[in-house]
Amino acid sequence: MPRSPDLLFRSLADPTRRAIFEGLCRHGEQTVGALTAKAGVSQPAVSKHLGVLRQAGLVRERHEGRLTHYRAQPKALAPLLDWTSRMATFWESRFDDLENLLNRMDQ
Amino acid sequence: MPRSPDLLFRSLADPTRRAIFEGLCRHGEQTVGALTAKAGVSQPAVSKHLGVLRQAGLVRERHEGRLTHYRAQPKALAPLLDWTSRMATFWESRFDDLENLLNRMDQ
DNA sequence: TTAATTCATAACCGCTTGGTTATGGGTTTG
DNA sequence: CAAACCCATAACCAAGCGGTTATGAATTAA
Repeated sequence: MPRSPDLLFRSLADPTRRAIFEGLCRHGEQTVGALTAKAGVSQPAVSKHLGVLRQAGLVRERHEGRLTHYRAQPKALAPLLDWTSRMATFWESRFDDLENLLNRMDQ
Repeated sequence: MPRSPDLLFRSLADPTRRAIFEGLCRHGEQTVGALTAKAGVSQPAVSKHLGVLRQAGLVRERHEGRLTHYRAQPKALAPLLDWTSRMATFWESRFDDLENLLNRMDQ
């Protein structure tokens, strides 16, 4: 089920959390330990960030023994794209003239 | 000058602020008073939200006597679209096989 | 079994933040 | 000029949040 953009915006508003998600998108599945090594904050802080990202649907976990692997779920970004393009659409639809639109965009 | 997505995410993380911006995108230029009437919070609160949105480049103001009109600047959403699509790109580029990609997206 | 490792949770803390009321500058109206 | 109006800023406050250390459950290694 698609989630509203609220959780997504709130989750991605924090730089540390965004960096963790970005690392998972760039380099694929990683353990909490690996993520902690790059995060610059303590392991419990990373775990809490992962909890927030998981609640927003942005990451998924996979347990393997005492290791926990996390991977990005970039499909969860879809509502964000939807909302953003919808804002642009609302704005654009208020003009009939395309040139007028482009002129205003360069203002 | 393009801004980093950080200010954008932080600015749009608040529901009230996002509603104000959405109202400006939907219905065009509006005064602070008109925005306050729909916001459900006090006028100073709206002014502060507009200040945050302005600092993020998401809105612009136009003074006309004692009225202040605000309008959306949806072009400022571009870094947000860039970041989001970049995340998807990073993630996709880690697979050679397109079918494999699609399968994983449906997981 | 004992010790070490990995991670999540609990408890706590300081800062940020979103809200309020109070106030004042600038502008229009009477 | 005086009064009303529009908005921004200041000052303050409660709540949320991101960080920490401490601890424990679960798993692996010795």
